[in-house]
Amino acid sequence: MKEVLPTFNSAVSIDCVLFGFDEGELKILLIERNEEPFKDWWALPGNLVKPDESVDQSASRILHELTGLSNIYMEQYYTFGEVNRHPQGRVITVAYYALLRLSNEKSLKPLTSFAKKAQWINVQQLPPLAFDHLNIFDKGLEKIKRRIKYLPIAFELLPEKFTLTQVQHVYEVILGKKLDKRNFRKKILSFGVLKELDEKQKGVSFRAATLYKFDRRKYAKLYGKEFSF
Amino acid sequence: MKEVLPTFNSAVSIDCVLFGFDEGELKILLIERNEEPFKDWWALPGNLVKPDESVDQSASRILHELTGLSNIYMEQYYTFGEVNRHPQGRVITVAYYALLRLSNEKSLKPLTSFAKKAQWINVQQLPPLAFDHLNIFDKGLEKIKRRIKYLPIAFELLPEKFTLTQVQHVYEVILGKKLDKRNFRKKILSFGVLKELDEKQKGVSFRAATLYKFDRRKYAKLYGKEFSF
DNA sequence: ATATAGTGTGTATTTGTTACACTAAGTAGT
DNA sequence: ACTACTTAGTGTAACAAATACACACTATAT
Repeated sequence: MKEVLPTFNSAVSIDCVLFGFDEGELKILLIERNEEPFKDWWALPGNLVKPDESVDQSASRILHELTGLSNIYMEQYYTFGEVNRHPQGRVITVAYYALLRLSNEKSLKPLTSFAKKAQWINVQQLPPLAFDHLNIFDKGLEKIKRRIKYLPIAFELLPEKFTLTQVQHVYEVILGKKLDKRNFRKKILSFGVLKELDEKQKGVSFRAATLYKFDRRKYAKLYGKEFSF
Repeated sequence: MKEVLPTFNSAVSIDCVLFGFDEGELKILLIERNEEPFKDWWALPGNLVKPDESVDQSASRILHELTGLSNIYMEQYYTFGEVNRHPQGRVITVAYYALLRLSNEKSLKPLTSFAKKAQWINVQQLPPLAFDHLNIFDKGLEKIKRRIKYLPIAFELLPEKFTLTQVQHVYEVILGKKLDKRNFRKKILSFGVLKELDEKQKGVSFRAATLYKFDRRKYAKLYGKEFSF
């Protein structure tokens, strides 16, 4: 094993794939690294786990440092433990995906304490990534593809009030395929967890769509932990 | 943080939930611990990850030490990283489930290098477990419940040649519910990945059932990575 | 007034899911 | 040889869900 940085031995880190949905595109937040190794490369936001925090707490902290927000929806999905994944020593990393509503104001102002800058980048156009981060991202996308079929995670990416077309776009971009409008609406409404509001979309130059919101209460009552899209 | 065992700081371990299917029962292999903490308690087999092995390799090694076998089907499913899950220091553990064919000869002869003894125990009748191992087990069972619906893992628990009734029993015991015989057969055969053999069950005191085997080749060709039970 | 762009809706067809019960075949005992 | 026993093996009807598909409506901008 590498002796370069003995303090790295058996270190545990967290990496986060923070997804956002904006203008019909699925994006992730990447940072530009400030330090070797992979200085100036794009990377997933991440950090070492501190002795006094659980891995979940560590992920929360990293997301908080990045965005200034608490209570971001996140879930652990895989641990990457190849011996040589970090060039300076042994670092096992626990990966989380996280989902964020990108309202237009706050979308591009992450704090940048541990990187030169951070930027939302379309998942279709990712630059080369540091370490094994491309692999980590791929597996994360795979996970949300699966989980959007039984967990109501689409609504974590949307504003509180949304149109059915927006929901459909989230499903389409995550699943990577077009869906039929009528069938989609029938299905998503059939779950009985969307509440139609007495309110219409604003600021569009065409017929305004009805707004809905996700009813967590009904969801919990009807499905407990999961539905089946 | 605990200073009792400073070498424990940020250690990473592996724990394995090794499932076996025997006489219609789903069992896991537990060890009786030889050392403090939790001396004499039952626990999941596990060990620290060594500096020169990946987490996957570490899990393989542990399974090999336990059973003498290589190439056991296994998959990582979650990492448990609460600060106080280990009383003597910080140990983050990566959990794997593994699936084993229990043929009658080899079933109860695991090597016991890091435990007093090891024993197959019905998952319905688990004793109290050391650490947070009950939690780790629960989450593992949940995972295979989900994954048996889209991965051909049932066949990992069965001998190479098996009857359809045996397959059904595996599904029933993992999903925790009875299934209709005719509907089950229709469905499992409709996948087109079972090969009917010119051979019957032996040694039974009633009409012998036809034997089948799982055709990995066809499976890969038809489904690539997954089907949908 | 009209062009434009997205909203919102119904039905027929196909496919999959569920519920359900009897006969066939082999073994063991007499 | 017969009988009793135990599991294997099979079909269909009713219902539910998934799919494929097209047009009129409405708000806005010009």
